[in-house]
Amino acid sequence: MANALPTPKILLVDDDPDIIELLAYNLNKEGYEIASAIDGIQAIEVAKDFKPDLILLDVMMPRQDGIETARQLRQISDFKDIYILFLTARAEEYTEVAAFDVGADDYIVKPIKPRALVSRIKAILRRDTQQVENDAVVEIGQLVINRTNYSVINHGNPLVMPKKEFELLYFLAKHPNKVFNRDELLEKVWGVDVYVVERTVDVHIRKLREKIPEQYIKTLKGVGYMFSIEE
Amino acid sequence: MANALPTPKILLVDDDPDIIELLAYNLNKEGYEIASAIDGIQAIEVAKDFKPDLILLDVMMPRQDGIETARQLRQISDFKDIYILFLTARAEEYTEVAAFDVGADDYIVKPIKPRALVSRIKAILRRDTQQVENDAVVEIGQLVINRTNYSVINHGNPLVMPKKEFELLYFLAKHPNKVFNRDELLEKVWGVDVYVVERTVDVHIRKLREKIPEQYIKTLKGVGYMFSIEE
DNA sequence: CCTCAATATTACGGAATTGTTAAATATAAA
DNA sequence: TTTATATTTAACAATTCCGTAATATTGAGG
Repeated sequence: MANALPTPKILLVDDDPDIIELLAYNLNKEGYEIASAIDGIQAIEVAKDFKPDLILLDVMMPRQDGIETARQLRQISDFKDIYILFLTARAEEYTEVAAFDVGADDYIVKPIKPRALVSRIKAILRRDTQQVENDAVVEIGQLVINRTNYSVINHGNPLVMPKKEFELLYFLAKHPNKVFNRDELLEKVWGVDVYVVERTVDVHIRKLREKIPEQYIKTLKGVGYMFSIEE
Repeated sequence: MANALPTPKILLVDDDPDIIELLAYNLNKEGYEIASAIDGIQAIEVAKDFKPDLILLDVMMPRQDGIETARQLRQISDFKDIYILFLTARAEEYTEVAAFDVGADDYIVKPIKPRALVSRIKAILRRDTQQVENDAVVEIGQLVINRTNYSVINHGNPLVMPKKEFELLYFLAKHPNKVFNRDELLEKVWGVDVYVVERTVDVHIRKLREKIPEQYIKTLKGVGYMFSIEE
């Protein structure tokens, strides 16, 4: 691993200059040495030179996304064991699985709360890698939902569904017997910086219901939607 | 509104009445309780009284700017950890730096897009209330009342009940052997700003009694209703 | 065992929520 | 680009649920 003793060095990678500035200011104040890049390609160049101890990597970027960037970094011997934190707009980012595949140490969900972020980075630089559980495959009832290849199999026969639909189903199925209102679903599935009308959820629920057995998705009027299954 | 928890309170601070009105309208529509102030001095006075959960603070204001106001707020113990969002026309660096220095949680640039703003505020406030999910399940007598999926299980067999009914039962069962008069129930279950006739409670009690064993809900004539159980 | 105020019960109308469809945008593929 | 597909919005239909009021019943104090 890269040496982290004197002043730890952190590389920030995000295409939004406001985010960079926010993070740079707060981390710098904590005594870290900071460098930044606005996309994945640039990030790798800068990293070779700067040799950071930790990289904060936005998942969604132009030119080259965070996942691919991480993968490439991991192949460079200097960064084999570097700490990588992903920055994502939502907890259930579709890339989550891929992120852990390429060895993410943690992920930070937007909107960023500077104070929380700083304490998390401190914690990571202090302790050794921690484990985060994650299932790429959810088997529930007669459904097999596999996020590594975006497939859903119902009683043996495969279903095709578009991304949003899949992610909504995946999220619900991953938290069975728990109600979520539309706001929560929008935040968890769509992301915090996506601003769509609440009722959009209804339409996707409708489409799911066309494809999977009706018993699964329940409406709790005035409360929200739920993936329901008996134990 | 979506949730049944206490309505979050938001304090709007801006010297432009049009902005206040725009924000107040949109946030009020979401069910938030709103107060406003036209400058920093007034904001602090109002805040002490109103005790908001979140403050939207314009940076540029007469008399006292947003940064200074935030700094002062942070020194009052009640507002040590309050959410502060700054509102500004295009940010200049020193402003941003200063803002994060006093613990800004987010930064919103004018012109304001109401829907985006509302969505961001929701996300921030939800993070807060999500924690209090510990006692989501009440087991009492032969009933299991689960607020994560609005389910009630009586001696092994599940009951379905609409939202209001469920919430009334949940509240009563959470405070067993304690009498509540109709006013109290209306306030606790329906909410403070809801105006309905007292007898509405009777009807919901009736519906509950159709579904759960009669021993549980007792009427104390002239006093109120109670969820009764022997220790 | 009356009285009558408090509660129980019932049913209906309207308000609020969700379902459904189709047209308008946005995004991806060819 | 054009074409196809996915996503979002908007409008309207369907449904459920809630609140009210009208009537019946209960029970505590006399």
